[in-house]
Amino acid sequence: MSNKTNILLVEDDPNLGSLLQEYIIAKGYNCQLETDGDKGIKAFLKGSYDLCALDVMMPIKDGFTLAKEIRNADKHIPIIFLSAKSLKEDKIEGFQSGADDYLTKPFSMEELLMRIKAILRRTNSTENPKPDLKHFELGVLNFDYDRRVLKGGKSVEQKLTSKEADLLKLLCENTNDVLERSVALNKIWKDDSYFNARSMDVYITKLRKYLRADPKLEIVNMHGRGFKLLTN
Amino acid sequence: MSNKTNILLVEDDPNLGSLLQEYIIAKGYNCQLETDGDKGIKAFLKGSYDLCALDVMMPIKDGFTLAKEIRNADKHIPIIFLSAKSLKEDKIEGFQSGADDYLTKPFSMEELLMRIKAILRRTNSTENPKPDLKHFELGVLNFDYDRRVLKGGKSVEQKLTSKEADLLKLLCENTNDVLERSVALNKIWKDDSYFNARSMDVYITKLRKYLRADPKLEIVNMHGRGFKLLTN
DNA sequence: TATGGCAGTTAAAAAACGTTAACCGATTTA
DNA sequence: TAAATCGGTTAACGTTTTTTAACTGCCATA
Repeated sequence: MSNKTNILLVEDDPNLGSLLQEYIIAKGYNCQLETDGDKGIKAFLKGSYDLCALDVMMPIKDGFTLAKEIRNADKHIPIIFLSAKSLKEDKIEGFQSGADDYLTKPFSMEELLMRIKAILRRTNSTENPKPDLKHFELGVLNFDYDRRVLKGGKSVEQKLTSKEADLLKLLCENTNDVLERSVALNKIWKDDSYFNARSMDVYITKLRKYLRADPKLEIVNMHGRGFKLLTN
Repeated sequence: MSNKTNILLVEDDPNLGSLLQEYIIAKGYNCQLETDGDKGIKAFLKGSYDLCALDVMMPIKDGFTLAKEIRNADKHIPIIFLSAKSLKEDKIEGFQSGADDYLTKPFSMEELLMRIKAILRRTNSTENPKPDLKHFELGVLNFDYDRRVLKGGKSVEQKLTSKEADLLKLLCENTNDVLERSVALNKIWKDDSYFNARSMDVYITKLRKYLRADPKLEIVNMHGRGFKLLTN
């Protein structure tokens, strides 16, 4: 995958959708277009995005609901609503469901781009550098995702399998915060099912065993929700 | 000086200016109003602000110029333009001079407030870590929400389940004040229903048992309303 | 002071999780 | 090419957490 910024665009009007998508791509971003809320959340859970631009009025699932589901999976992802609804109440609902911006149609593509940039400026800025996505400090341990090793402390270097590494990476990215079960299952197993959930439990057990190298590290279960990796 | 968020408002129309100022103050912020660009930059340099809301068309010095001067003094301060100019070109110029948002007049004060909040949500979150909301002193007891343990007193460390911890946290956040039943149900159970209410009662019983470790602590029922955690 | 809804407690049922070990297919190795 | 290894899934069983049920008493108000 490239190192470009990834934008998820969910817009049910295919004309407007692909127009915007092309424009955004022309401006140097990656942009995936989905045409309804269900496809939108599925794409979000499987992919890895830096910003979401969501239409509000869509069949099946409206943009506000979609935004809540996205926020449930990722607390910090920037969200911009694109809406024909220009009523004060709608804007307020939009911001209350966690939006960073709310753009009323019709809008110019330049303005959308400016607003995207304004938000990314804050979230991707240099003073707020993204944590190294491949390398994590875990108490006395050091986790290298690409090499799939966990070393440090007194224990010998521990080699991880790819599933172990994937799961540990997700936990690390949500350190001290809940990693929802469904999010992990969708990202790693691509499918949220009973058996995969049991499989995930097996991996949690394995990770707990490795993390015993530092007694401060703990993976706690949030009943019915998921797991939280505590580091202090 | 208080610990409130400080907003600098520069608006040459005195009526609109003080209307906005009053509204912002009523919403719990500090808000200083300046009526032209020169006063604006002077105030900015003297004071310490968390966000600037600037009118664009002003005599003496326009908002874009003011914004550049402000940015010169502080690279990261959030800036919102308030402007009667709704042309695409003006908006673009606004964003290019480093704005975080551009609001065209007339706008509703609620919308301005929402947009201010959306920006502060991003800028205040990391550099301005909230006081420890995860750790509570309860008489002789000490409650660590993340680790879900209650320790202190003579009793051994008591491990809590996640529902127990969630409920105790809400009670702690409302110490000596009513925690409304419906509030707790909606926050923890996501749904205010008869059965969840009975479930909550069961948890209240469990928490009462734990809190017996300190006789000063008491969870009292407010008939028909909810519960109150008393600490003395 | 009766009555209906609200609350307190305990026990049992149901759902979710934890762990170990068996299993299975794909490589790798002897 | 048969055996060993590896990564991963499924099975089985025990435990923990949460919900539901049942029974009791309490409170506010008519």
